[in-house]
Amino acid sequence: MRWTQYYLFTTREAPADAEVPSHRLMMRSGMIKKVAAGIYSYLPSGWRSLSKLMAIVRRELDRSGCVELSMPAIQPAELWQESGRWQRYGKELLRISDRHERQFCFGPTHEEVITDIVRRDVKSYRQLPISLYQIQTKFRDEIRPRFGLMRGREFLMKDAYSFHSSAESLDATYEEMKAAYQRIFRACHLDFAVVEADTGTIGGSSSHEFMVTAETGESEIVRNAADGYAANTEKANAAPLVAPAAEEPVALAEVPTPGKSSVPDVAAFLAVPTQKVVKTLVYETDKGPIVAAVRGDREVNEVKLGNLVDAEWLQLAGEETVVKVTGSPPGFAGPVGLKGVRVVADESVRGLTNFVCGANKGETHLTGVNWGRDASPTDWADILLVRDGDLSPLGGGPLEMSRGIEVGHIFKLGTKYSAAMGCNYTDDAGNDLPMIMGCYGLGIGRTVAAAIEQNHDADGIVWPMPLAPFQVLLAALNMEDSTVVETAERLYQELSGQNVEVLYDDRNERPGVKFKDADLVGIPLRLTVGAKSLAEGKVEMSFRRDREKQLVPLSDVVARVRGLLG
RNA sequence: CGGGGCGUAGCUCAGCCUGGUAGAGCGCACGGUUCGGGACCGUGAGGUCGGAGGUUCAAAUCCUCUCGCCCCGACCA
Repeated sequence: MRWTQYYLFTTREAPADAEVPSHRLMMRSGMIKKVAAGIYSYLPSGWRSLSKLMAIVRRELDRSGCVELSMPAIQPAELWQESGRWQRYGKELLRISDRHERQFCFGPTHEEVITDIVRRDVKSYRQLPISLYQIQTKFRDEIRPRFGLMRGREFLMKDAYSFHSSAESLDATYEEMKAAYQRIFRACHLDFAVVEADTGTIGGSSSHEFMVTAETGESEIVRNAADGYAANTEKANAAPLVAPAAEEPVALAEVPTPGKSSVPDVAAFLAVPTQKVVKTLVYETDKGPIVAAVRGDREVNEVKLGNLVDAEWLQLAGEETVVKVTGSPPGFAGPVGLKGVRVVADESVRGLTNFVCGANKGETHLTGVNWGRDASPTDWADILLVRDGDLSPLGGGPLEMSRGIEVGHIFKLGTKYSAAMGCNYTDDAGNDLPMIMGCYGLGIGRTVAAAIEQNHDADGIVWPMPLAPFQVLLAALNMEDSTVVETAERLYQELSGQNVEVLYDDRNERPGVKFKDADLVGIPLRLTVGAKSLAEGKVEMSFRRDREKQLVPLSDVVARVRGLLG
């Protein structure tokens, strides 16, 4: 491709609202253009990168026995009403009406449509399992789109769905998909982690996320290199905390603690370690108020708590609710004497003796509190938020926290959608049963953005070869020097003729401009044709990543390039 | 949805407080010099200052409404 005939315009400055490197660089290098909040056009070079990823995704999914199809972006409300998600999905679902006032939505995901298709065609266990996928534009009306393609409202996603007659079959496909995803991200030369994840609103029994590691990632993950444990912090467990040494129970006592409503204040005031204070929080949920107790030096994992009580939403209660539940203003709550409310205590407080907690009475705490004698929670559970340095539950030592960009998420759905929508098959005994399902998502644009987050420097993008819009940038340094131009033209023709993806910078620009643009656009291999090296019959070859330059005799250039590209 | 901020040339922004001829840099066009890391000089084009209403002799500037966008939070495959 000749640059002068291509559509590639770079800018020196990025828009003020572009904050993260991938967003800034995609804008500056002319890959994308914003149309509205969270909605982008993919310009030619951006589309080339996305297309390369899509080709890799297709290749690996096809290898795994997945079959491609394409479903509509616009979906009728009826299907969503059948699954129950028309009511539940909330404002993220973009709802639209046609001229007859019939309701539709722009699909944020396709469980309903695929389930509708399969229930019509598949009737027997003999036809199962089936895995289908598509790559398609989705729309989710995110509250706050940001970071360019990392969190758009309209975005490209590969979504796959599998249907099974047994849990074992789902397990096998799930593992196959997990392997396919690993092949995909490896093929993109990305550094990534597979982590256990919360199943969130999609539901189901098991779930893994694929995280491209990057400081700018929106998700926090914990890992232990020694034992291989890896999980999203929303889901992560730690080995049980070491409890302070048990003591002989002493008498329960009320002590006034005026103005001491935070755990550190109370601990300091009473001269006890924060580990011996039980932090007691009141939450409001759709299932009513819930009280959660956790060790004073730790935080509650609200996702775990929400899952435990099967809540659709959960938030820290306001003062009014706290007073209603505990009889005191916030800051003086405790598990002693609470009635008519579910109290979930974390395992971290189970071994405590003679601990301190709020007295459910203004400006007062209790000391010498002991489980069993003074208070008993409704549930003992793990609702602890892990933190840096906690020990891995698999025994490999301390957990390390890092950040990642969630580029893929796979779920075992079970029969949630098939049961709701009557997607049944007949088994070998003649029974009608709902199919067991899995679903598997992979963000196309987000993965390309993540690749840039992980591969850039101060001057621009440093594409991994598999996702680069072109493999080779051929820069002719002076378009008025006929020898330079003739040489560059000939190299361009020869390389193109051998199916090398070459972008030929034939613009009438000064060398400095071409070098800056080359660095910004980030094509992995650069050939520089200039009068100096040409006088020796050589062309400069350099790699974007390490900028290592070497002079190559003109006659060897094409062979060398082909050798490097494999 | 709560809090904060911004809409002025293609892009990045100044001007607004204190009303009085609409600005800079980059980019673009033309001419000249230059040509291995975003060159220099000269000339030029380009904006009903997001929109509507109001105050005023006079509004980019003050007021009201409205639309769009962004940031923090909550939320979130």
